[in-house]
Amino acid sequence: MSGNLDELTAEARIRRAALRLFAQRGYDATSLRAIARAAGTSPALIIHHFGSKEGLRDAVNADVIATIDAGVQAYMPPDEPAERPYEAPEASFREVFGGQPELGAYIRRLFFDGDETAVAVLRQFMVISRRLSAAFEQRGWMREAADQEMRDLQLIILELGPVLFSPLLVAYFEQPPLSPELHHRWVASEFDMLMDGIFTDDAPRFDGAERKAT
Amino acid sequence: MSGNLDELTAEARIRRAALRLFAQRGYDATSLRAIARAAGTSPALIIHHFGSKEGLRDAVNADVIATIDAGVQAYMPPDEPAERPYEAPEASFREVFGGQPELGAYIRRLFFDGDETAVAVLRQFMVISRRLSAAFEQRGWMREAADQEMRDLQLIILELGPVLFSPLLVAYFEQPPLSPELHHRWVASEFDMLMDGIFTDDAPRFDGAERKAT
DNA sequence: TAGCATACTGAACGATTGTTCAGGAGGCTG
DNA sequence: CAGCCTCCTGAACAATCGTTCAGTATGCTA
Repeated sequence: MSGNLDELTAEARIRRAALRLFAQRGYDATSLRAIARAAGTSPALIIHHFGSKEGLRDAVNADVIATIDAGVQAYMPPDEPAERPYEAPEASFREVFGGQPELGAYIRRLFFDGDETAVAVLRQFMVISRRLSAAFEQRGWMREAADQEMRDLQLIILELGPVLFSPLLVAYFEQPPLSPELHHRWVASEFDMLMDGIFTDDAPRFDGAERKAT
Repeated sequence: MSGNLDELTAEARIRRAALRLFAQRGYDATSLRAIARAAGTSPALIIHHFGSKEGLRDAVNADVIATIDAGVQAYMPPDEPAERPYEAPEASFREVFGGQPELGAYIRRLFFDGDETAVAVLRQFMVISRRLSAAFEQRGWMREAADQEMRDLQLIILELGPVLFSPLLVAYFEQPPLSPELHHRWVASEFDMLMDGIFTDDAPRFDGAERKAT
């Protein structure tokens, strides 16, 4: 990748700078002047190319969806699942976020806002999660879920935890959650729960019966 | 509860309106004029009482911490755990959020921003989670975690999922995640995973051995 | 009564925001 | 050559922002 801003068209430079600044500071807190400065152009040019600040966001969102879609497509050649379960989801998300840490921060904000773009991205992750689970189920490694959609969703949230709560975890642990040590703790704990569950056989079971309304 | 704004001092009305508007729209997107309008006063009075907009946020944050702390204190009289595991965390969080839905939205933004107030609130939840787990372990219902802190953290994120990702889940399911049906699905899936795990005995295990560095 | 602190307001200030506009520079077409 | 389109800019506009300030009303204290 070139990476040098001078080698790109002004429109591409603007989209790149906007993605980075939106991810770092958020949409509202990022001014067109700051984006223009980072892209080496003027605010008026942004309006000229994208119509408005919202238009720029739409363009950036489209880029993000396209990028993730490429990662989803590129991930997992035909049908050759990983050797061990816990390596697979890590590899899949590394495939998507790989190379550009800004993308994780951007998706974090997307998931927080919860607009239609966020739903589109979530559906993409659901596809990955479902594909992974199906591969494991086929190998007889994973129990089928009574509620596949909900399980996939919760697994995504768990797996993306270090990304989605990055600032909170940085402040709590005084260490980036994606650092090797902390991320290892995260995954280890995750699979400690998901392997055998956290309850013993003596615990009362949740049989899905009707719960009393509040 | 009175709830009538006219019965409170102006300072209390401002704090209430600020909590609600900060939770709904976020700190940056909420103007002092909007808060003043909602509180039935003038922007200048807010400065007079709290010094600045940041001062107002600090006051609201202090209120939130105090409210949650009261909920933590009030929760679980001495040592009498719930009858079934899955009822306990629900009851605990209902105790904290109960009555004021704005508090959930506010904490959602706190966790997203990840400032020191968010860490303080997280520690409060960690106390609850630890107290719950300890009660279950004592009863022989729960396996001890190799990494208690991380497990508690992940259980909090899972349990608060419908609150922390409310807008995203509303958009995805076209239904509020705390609606009886959807929340039941959430809890059912959660405990389906946590009861027996999601993997079979044939799956390769995660033994905590050193993972190869990236 | 005078004096002082507190509660409170409307008007205004300076800064920043997204957007508009007139126009320049360069390349392509007739 | 003229005409036109695209890319691009600096200056300016109206709106909104947090904050300041002068000043009024009220109530307590001496």
